[in-house]
Amino acid sequence: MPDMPLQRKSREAAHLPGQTPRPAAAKRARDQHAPQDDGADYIRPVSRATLAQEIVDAIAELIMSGIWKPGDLIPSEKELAARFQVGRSTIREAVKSLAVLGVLEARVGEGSYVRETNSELLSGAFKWGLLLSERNLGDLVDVRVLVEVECARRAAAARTDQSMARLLRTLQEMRDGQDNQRRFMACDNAFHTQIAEMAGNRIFASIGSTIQVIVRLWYPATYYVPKIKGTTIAEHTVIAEAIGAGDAEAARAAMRCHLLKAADRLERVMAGRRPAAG
Amino acid sequence: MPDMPLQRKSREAAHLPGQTPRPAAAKRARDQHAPQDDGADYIRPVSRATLAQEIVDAIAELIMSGIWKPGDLIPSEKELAARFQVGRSTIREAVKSLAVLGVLEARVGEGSYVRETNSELLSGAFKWGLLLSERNLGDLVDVRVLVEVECARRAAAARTDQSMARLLRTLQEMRDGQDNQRRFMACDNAFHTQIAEMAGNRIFASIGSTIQVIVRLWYPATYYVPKIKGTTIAEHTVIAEAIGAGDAEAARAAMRCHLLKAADRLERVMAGRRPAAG
DNA sequence: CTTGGCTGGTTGTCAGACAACCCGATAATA
DNA sequence: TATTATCGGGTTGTCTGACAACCAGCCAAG
Repeated sequence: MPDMPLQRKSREAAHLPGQTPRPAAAKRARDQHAPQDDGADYIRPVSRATLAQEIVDAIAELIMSGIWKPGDLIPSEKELAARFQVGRSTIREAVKSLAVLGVLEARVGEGSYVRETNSELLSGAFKWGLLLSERNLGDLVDVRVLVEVECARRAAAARTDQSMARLLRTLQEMRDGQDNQRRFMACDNAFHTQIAEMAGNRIFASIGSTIQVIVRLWYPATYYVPKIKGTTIAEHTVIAEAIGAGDAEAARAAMRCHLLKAADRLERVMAGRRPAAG
Repeated sequence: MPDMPLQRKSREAAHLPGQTPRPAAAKRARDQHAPQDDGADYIRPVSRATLAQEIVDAIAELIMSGIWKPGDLIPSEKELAARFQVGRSTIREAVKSLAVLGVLEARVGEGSYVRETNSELLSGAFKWGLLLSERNLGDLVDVRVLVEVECARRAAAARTDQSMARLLRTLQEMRDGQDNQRRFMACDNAFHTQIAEMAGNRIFASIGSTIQVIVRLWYPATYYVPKIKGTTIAEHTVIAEAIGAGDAEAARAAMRCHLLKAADRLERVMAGRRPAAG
């Protein structure tokens, strides 16, 4: 059998939003008394949950109810299989799913652990959603501006000497490490993440850091040319000073300015390499 | 063997944030030249990706690059196994993981499809992250206020006759359906969701609707007593009028007021049933 | 005190089997 | 002709058994 293009068929592209259609076993439309497109309750296709899905839910329930706490070693797959009265494959599918989500972590020869939920989970899941959505840089930037500007404002209000020292240390490391591309990028990330953390709301921090990762992921890292590095450092300095002074309004303005300019720079860089769109 | 409490052991609770510790094979701390807690590059435990994980990434890549489009029927597990040169179990684990995330949908006897990404995916993944994070209602409300207030502002600026009519229809349905608890709740949700959609940024809409779901999920639905229903409708009306008038500032203020009051009400209801905490 | 090997247990991966199910086509029926 | 029953091939759901890779803990040798 020759090489097939790793794809079977492709159904028509236009569907109702959010609904992958069943393959239309009923040939005729049968559109007598079709339900309102927005009606609250109409007959929808029944769906029996699969076993693995139920196991996933059961495990999630165990974690949410606090019976399994972060860091715990959960029972072995064999025992879970015996306890849930299903085969090990089923357990494995469930555990594996949760591992991909970042809820569990399986270690060969050791066992599976409940992962710390320190917002890394949230950003992990968030990242998946964002990764597979449409690539709309504009939307992403909007969200980033909204969230990070608010973070800056709060950080200025809630700053402590300790967190401030940490932020300045990161800024200094950024100045020192301009020759190492990766290190510079990491520092840039860290700067924003630390501000989000100073704001004291983990969800903000998750969203902010995730968006940062996504942007860098969609648009590869030829972004930092030397001149941009200098500008970035300068803008960061202004933000840090405003936060250090406890001036919420200034911090807000500085962050807003920085993010908008950064988005503009990114767009310009991307436009410059437009021909190689892929 | 008698009934064991479905739990093996429980390691110490306090860890470094975000790091599930390896089981400390090295007994002594070995803290000579311990790396800076923030040093950019120190030796970190290597981790070989597992096969299923690689398949997951490969499939995600196929979708992101547009080779598999939403609605497509992907090759059967058997063929994927042959093509990736791995066993069917491995493929199944990968597909199952993506199904839990909401990226794929497997249908018995039919095949597996790439699901429509209409932001439902984002909120699906986002929901998982939020569900398993700590239950911090305050953080959640903060995010909700930030996002939805901005949505209201944008909605007022970008409203159309069509979207406005739809919003008013939802509001009216809310007034009519006060005796049906579920229906009222659905309308409340729809009202906020529609405003988020009017703002024209799908990420906003996802975050907003997800947070709404989570709040309702954490704190079950004894929330709407008749009086609260009236208040809710009144506040919604104010918001809708501001948006209808295209007054961004008023819409913003009205939404902010509504959300804060709603959070307050929710907290009060929860406090009233404090004794039954669990 | 370190090193090395052994052992029991755990996850990773595979292959094969069968059940439940769907779809499309064909045959039987009214 | 139009409707219904039945069948066959293909697909996912689930189970079982097996083996490899790996790890923590223990114990003895150095």
